[in-house]
Amino acid sequence: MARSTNREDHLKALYSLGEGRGGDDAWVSTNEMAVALGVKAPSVTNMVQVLQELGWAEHRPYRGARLTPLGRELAVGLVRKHRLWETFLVEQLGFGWEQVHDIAEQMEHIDCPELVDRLDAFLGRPKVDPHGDPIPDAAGNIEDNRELTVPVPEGFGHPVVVKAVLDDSHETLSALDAHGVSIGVSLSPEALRGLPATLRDVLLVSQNPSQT
Amino acid sequence: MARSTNREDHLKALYSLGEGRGGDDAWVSTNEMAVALGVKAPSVTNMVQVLQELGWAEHRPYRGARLTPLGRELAVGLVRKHRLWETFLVEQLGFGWEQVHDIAEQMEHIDCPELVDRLDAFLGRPKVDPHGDPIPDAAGNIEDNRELTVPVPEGFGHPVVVKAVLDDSHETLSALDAHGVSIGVSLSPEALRGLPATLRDVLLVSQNPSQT
DNA sequence: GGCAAAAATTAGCCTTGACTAAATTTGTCC
DNA sequence: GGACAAATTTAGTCAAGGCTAATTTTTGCC
Repeated sequence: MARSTNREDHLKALYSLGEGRGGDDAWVSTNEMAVALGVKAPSVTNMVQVLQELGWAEHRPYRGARLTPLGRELAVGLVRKHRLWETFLVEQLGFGWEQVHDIAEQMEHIDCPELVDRLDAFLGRPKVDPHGDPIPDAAGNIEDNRELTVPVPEGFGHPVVVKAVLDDSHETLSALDAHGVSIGVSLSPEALRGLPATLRDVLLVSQNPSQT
Repeated sequence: MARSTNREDHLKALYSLGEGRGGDDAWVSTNEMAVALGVKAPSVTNMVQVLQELGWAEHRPYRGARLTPLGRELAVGLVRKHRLWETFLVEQLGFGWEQVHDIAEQMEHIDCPELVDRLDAFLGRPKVDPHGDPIPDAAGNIEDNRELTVPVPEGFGHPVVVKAVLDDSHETLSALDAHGVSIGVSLSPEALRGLPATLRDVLLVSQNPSQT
C-alpha cells in the first residue's frame, strides 16, 4: 500500500527549505526539493501535486510549492520526532552525534502519538537535540533560543560558546568532533583561528560565555 | 525503491508459521501466509518467488515455501529486534504489554545493527520479552526455556506460574490483564477455573511455583 | 481409478513513485 | 521587444506489489 514515508520526506524537505523565508522566497522550487531529496525534478512535481491534494501544500506551477498551515503542523511533528529520537540515541544509547541523523531519519516515520509523548517524558522533555536544534513541544511550538545566538563573529576577538551546528551531516560532525567541538564547549580566539573556515561557518555561538 | 518492509514481513510470516514444524509440515502454504499477512494468495506467490531469488526461501509450486538457512538467520534477526523493542517500550516507556506489538511491528524494520546491539546492552541483555517469548541473542541463538513450560494442565489440581502467552494480540492481552494475569503471576486452581477457556489456552506455565 | 472441490498459480490490470525525453514557461540580455 | 537559456512541467516508461479472474494442480471421495 506504499508507506507514507515518501510523502513525509517531501513534506519535511519543503518545510526545512522554506522555513525562515519571507515574501516571494517562501515558494520552494521543485528543483531545490529534488536536490535535497536526491530525486529528479519531475518526481517532485508529482509528489507536490499529491501533497496539494492532501491539503498539505500549495503548488503554483512554474513558481514553486509552499506548506499550508496543516502541512506545517505535520512537518513540525516530524521534526519533533526526529530530534527526540536523536536525543534518545545520543543520551541513552551512547551514540556519537554524527551517527544519529540517518537512524533518526528512519525512526521519525514511526506512527504512534503516544510513543512520541512517552519518549519525550522519558527524556525529561528536552528543549534541544544533540546538535543544538530546538525540539518542538507537543503543541508544535518551537522555542528557538538560537535567536540569541549568532554565526562566529569576524575577528575572533573573544571566546564564544557553541550553541548549535547548522549541518547535521556525518562528515561535518565528525570533523567538528576531531577538533574537539561540541555543543556547550567554549572556544578561545586561538581555537577559532585553528578551525577550518568551512567548519566555523556551520556554528552558531553565544558571545557571552556566561550565557548557558 | 520500495522499502524492504514487504519482503521482511513475508519472511517473518514464513518463519513464524513454519517454526516448530517438522517433515512435510515444514512447507508453509501460500494461503496460510496470505491469511497471516492480510493479503491475497497471488500476492504471496509473487513475493515468495522474490524471496527465492534473494536466497531467503525455497518455493515448491503447489507445495509451499520454506526458509533457507540464510532466510532463517534474517528472520531471527527480525524477531530479535521486535522483542527488544517490545521490551524497551514496556520496561522503559511504561507501555502496557497489549500495546506494544503493533508499535514494534514498525520498529523492527529499522536497519542499523549497531542500534540493535546498543539497545540490547541498554536493556541489560534481556532473555525474554514482555510476553515471555525468548529474545534471540546477537548470534541468533534462542534459549527457549519454554520447553520447561507446558499448557495449563487439565484438572487444575495445583497452582501454576505464568511463563508466556502464545497470542500477542491486543485483544487477548487486554483480556488477560483484566483477569490479573501477567508473566510471573501465580494462578491458583480456583483462579484457573475462573479464567475463560480461550484465555487459558494461550498460556504456558510452569507446574512448580518454585521454578523462577 | 476417475471426478469434483479445494488450493495454488498464471494472466492481466491498477496504483505509487521513480525515470528520461520532449514541450512549455520564465527570465534575462541586448 | 525579441531571442535564447534555464527552470519546470508534461508525456510516456518502468518496477514493485497489490488485486481479480481464469487456469492448473492436487486431493479426497466414491
